[in-house]
Amino acid sequence: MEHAFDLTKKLQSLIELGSCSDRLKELVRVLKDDLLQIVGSRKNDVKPQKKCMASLDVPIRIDRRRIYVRREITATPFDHDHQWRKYGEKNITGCIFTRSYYRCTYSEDQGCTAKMQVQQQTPSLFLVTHTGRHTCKASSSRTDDDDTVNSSASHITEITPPVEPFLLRFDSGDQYKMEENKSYVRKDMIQTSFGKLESADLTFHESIDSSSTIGGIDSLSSVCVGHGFLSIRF
DNA sequence: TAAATTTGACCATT
DNA sequence: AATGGTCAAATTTA
Repeated sequence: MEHAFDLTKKLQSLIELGSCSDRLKELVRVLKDDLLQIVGSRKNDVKPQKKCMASLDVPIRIDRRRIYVRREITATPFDHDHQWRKYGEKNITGCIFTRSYYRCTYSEDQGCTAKMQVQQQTPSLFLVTHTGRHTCKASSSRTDDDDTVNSSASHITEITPPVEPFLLRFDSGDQYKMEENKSYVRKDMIQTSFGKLESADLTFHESIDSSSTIGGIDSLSSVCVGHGFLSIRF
């Protein structure tokens, strides 16, 4: 089971990060579907961590209609300052995981217009889009000693052991060097799965080497989990 | 049994 | 026609 999940993780990364041939993508897609079914059978036995991990905040911006929009990539999509009520779920083309739609629990009785979309990107990372601000009263906030986790996260397929919230790809070769179990990569060789990399200062502590030959095609890339600083533009 | 979630239908936009 | 956002009845959960 662990092995299956591991493979799924690698395959998902390959699909998301692209830049391989259509034939390989198709093969990966088929394998991914099979594996996700197996992995999905043990869903709902893991809760999101309460502790806040670092997250990638995209600067707040106001869209064309002057509506507050904020996006972030995080391993903990459900903040505990507000309560959310799920009102929809969709399969989005090109996405492996479903997208879930939430509105503030107090949208009806208090007219709070805050909404949230949660798009799972990898087994442990979520792209969260907030629109609108909470206008609901403080009655929705929680006490400090309340350690229960918001149950509205139950749709999440799986949250793997905590990793820093970014997943990167770089071409293997001489663009990086190894020093005492850490890899250093030139930032202009890095691609992210979420957007254009603006700047980076980081090291890697886990590498998923995917430089194998599948279907006669060499796949020369690695997917890494790292720590450090990243700036990403969407 | 009230509240939250699931899920296919419905609708707007492109 | 395809896609993504929302509705709401059915179902599940606490």
